[in-house]
Amino acid sequence: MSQSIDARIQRSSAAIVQAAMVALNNNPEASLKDIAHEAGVGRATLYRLFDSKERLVDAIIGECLTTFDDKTAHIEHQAGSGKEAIQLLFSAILPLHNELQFLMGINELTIKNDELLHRIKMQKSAMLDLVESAKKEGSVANNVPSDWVVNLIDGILYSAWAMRQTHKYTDAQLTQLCFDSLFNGVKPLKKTLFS
Amino acid sequence: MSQSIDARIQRSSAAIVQAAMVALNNNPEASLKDIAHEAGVGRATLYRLFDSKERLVDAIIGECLTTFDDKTAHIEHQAGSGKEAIQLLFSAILPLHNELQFLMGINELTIKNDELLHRIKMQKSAMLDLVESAKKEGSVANNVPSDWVVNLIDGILYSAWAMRQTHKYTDAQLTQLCFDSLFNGVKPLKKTLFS
DNA sequence: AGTTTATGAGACATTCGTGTATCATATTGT
DNA sequence: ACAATATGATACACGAATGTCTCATAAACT
Repeated sequence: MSQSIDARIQRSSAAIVQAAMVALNNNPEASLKDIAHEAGVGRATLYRLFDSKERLVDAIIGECLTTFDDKTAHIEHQAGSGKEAIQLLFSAILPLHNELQFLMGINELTIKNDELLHRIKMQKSAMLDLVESAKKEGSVANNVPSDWVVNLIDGILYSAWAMRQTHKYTDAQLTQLCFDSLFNGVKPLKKTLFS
Repeated sequence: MSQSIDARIQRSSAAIVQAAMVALNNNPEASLKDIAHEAGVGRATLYRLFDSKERLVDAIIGECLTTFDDKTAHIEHQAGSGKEAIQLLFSAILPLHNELQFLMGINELTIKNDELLHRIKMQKSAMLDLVESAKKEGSVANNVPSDWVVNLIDGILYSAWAMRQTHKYTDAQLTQLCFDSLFNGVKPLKKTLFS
């Protein structure tokens, strides 16, 4: 490889990012001392690997985006339609509750890092494409703005994340609720002559 | 009245709570110094009226809940059905973006104040009643869990709040999108013989 | 008008998070 | 096995936020 990185750095970095994600979810004002302790790492090590708290947060966001990409990469090859792709999206993202919660809690306006902003833009763009392909299939009404649908998917994921915490439903059940709610809403399905 | 409160205290308290709500929305780590300055009030005054930051946050939450109650009080008398009540709810709550954003950002598990917890519980209970009355009318499918619908309404409001920031849609348009999305989802409406 | 009381400004002590530097030790790469 | 380097513990400096107190001034109550 281009330049092998010391195994200790890899382990420490990963542990810190993961611990920070959880700790900041539980308490957005968690100190770097707490995070280092939670990661099982000395405070000095955290400062060596991440210049500042802001850089650490950037690293967490990057990790979340990467995880999202990894877990959704298979969808475009596997899905037979835009609608099915959205269902696969729900089921792929729902289990990533830590990443989901962290990204939900971020105010996009506070992000300074250009690379991250670009990656976020790309992901939104991919979502928009997905919605518009579903529109072309006739799965999504033409009079519903695509950007609304993209935001709505976020909102529904927010609902599912909130429901998760009650432990009343499995991820599979929540996926189904998300999917049905997005496409059909909550009203009873009317029987038609041909369906 | 039982005991008249000095007009200066009323003004200062209201200004502080309002300024704190906005300031903490913009930056959850805003200092009490910033908040006092933003409220046009001395730092000492803030400490006199609110024992600690936690008490101030409690006061903000209480103010949000009161505003919600005030702005939704007319609904039960005005709405002819549970479905219509939910539509009125969307249109009443959407303009309260500061209060909405603040309550969305609160982790309920961090609230210690029993009175607030009780009021929140009451509001959720009222929402649940609303959903179940909509179910009885046939506006909401019986196989959709009511607690999911309650959370879904929250999630849809979250979507609308996010869309607000782009200034692309009016509150009235967003209300319509929320309402349609909740009941019908985003798929095209199928024509039936009788509708 | 006179009394009461809230206010703003400032000083002060204290605590806490941040960031840097050092050094002996343990782990890794070769 | 050996050299390189990441690590943890510790100490230190610095700034910021918190919380308390005092006092002259201004506003509100009666």
